[in-house]
Amino acid sequence: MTKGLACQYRADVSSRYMTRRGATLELAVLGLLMDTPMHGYELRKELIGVLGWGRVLSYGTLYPCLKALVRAGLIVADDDPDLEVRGRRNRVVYRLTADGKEHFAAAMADSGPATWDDEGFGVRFAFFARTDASTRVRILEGRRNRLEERLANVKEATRRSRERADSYTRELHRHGLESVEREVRWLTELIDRERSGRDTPEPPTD
Amino acid sequence: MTKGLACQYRADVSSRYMTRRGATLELAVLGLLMDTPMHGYELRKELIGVLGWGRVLSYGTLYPCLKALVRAGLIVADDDPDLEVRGRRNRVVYRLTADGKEHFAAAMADSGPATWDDEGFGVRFAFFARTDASTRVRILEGRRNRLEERLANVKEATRRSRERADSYTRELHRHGLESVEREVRWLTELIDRERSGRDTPEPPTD
DNA sequence: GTTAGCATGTAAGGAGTTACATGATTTT
DNA sequence: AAAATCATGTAACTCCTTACATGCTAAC
Repeated sequence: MTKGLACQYRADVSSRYMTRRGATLELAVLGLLMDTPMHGYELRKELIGVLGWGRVLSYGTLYPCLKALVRAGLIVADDDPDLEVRGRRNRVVYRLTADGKEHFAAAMADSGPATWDDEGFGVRFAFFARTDASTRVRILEGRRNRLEERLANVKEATRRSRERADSYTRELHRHGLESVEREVRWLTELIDRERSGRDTPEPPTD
Repeated sequence: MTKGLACQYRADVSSRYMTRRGATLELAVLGLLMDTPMHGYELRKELIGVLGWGRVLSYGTLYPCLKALVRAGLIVADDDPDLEVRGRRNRVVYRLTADGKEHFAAAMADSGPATWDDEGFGVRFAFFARTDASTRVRILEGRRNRLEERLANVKEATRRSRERADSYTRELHRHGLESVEREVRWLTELIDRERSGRDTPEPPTD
């Protein structure tokens, strides 16, 4: 009998929120190409900025991803159209297709689990200007729910291990808790701002 | 000629700080077993607490890791010694060997790149009570240097894309910057505390 | 006596890094 | 000329998740 199998993994593995990671990179590539066609080397530099600043992104990941997107018909690879202007050769410039634009819009609008983890949220936030307000609110709320769940877990873990924990462990928990609480407050503020129509404040440009 | 190859990857890939991730899990297992022998299922629950709270850790990772540690002679697998007390069966209880203890101490003391990334730092911090003050300071400083480097990169990225960036991108950068700055302050405080001897109280070691 | 939880594993496959391989262009 | 940078890829390997397979025990 393999009837009760699923329940172990639902209750136990807490893998409810797992998602295909590669989709995040693809989304980021598509998002960057929405603005302007680029070649791989250029894309990589921009992506490192978009995908979070600690992250490494190697060509061994990027070029296969580009190839997959071409195969899927979401982007096309042109031979460098910039040839006359500069002496450059050997560059392949990628450009979004109509399908690619559609896919990007759909992937941004779909607010499933992929939009809740650190990286998925970060990329979507970076491209917020290319979606509508209702999608933005949905993504922000999904992220906040996720963090609040995490908060509950940490509190539970802290409570359970109260007596066993030394002062360093407690300090780590305290700091982690504070960071997450801070992000929740940030999200709440952003959601309120979106809801009230008042757009993100232009900070007094220094 | 393959002479100038290496320099591209040093300057370009920024993979300087990459490290074997598996080593972090192994260290965490060893650290937990320093306190008390445990079986796999129990270890996993504790590890999720130690390794960061959002993280999933599946048996497909844990059991092979345990096996590798046994093969390396760092831990030994005993048949459940708890058999008479409870009716339990089928449990394998893992226990540190002398080699394992040595390896743990060495891995904690070695303050290479592995100690700077989020996970490596988190695990080491969680086991701070099992090291000496000078190692603690070294790890804290390594982490702070890493974050300050990241800070410089973000600032540079922000500066470069000032005109291109919309208000959401700017807000993301602002928030990221603030988070990292906050952690740097936290680390500085901890370093000062360690240096001034005025310590987080060491629980009387048995 | 069935459901939920405890417990240990293996196999397949995905995502991404490292290292390798190659060559053009720019700077020193 | 040499060195650094720009540029594009492939192959091998690692880590890890997902899904599967198996069976015991506690609670309802």
